[in-house]
Amino acid sequence: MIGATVLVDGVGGTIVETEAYDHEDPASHSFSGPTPRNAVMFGPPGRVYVYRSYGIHWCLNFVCGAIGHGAGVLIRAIEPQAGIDVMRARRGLDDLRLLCSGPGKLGQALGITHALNGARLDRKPLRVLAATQDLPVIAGPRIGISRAVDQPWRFGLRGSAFLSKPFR
DNA sequence: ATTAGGATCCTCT
DNA sequence: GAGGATCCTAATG
Repeated sequence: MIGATVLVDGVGGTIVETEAYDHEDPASHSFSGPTPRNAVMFGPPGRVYVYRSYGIHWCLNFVCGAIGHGAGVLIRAIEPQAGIDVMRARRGLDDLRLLCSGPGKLGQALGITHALNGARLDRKPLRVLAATQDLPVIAGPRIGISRAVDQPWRFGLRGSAFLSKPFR
């Protein structure tokens, strides 16, 4: 997914940072089985799972794997490319590097809300374009979790200036 | 560079 | 009733 492009109503850019979550993963929302909140994670892949973080932010995930598996990928950062003026207005910021450099920021910049939960990636208002070239990907420990800290399931585009935090 | 605190609310114990 | 897959600001080394 690193290098792919995500757009919501034509606003978005290239994915430069993600984190993977699986149902056998204590850090995952799907770990304890289906609930009303995480139901979308156990549905068909290719849809989005949106959750509220710390009561404030909306975070965007792509549902992955077979139906019933309960896996997903959190989109943590994108490099802004389309609709930059819209994103600046939503964020109240000019600095390109700060527009989408974190899951909550990206949610705000793309106008993500719970209304998008369960939406298909191949239908309006969403659009996903595959990466057009092979890119250098690095992995490391996930951020902001307290369990399964050793699992190196955070992925990023090496050298990108738009990450939420540098890799090391 | 690192730390601490506050905003804010839904889910699951 | 606790605690998050977060972000921002302010205050410190």
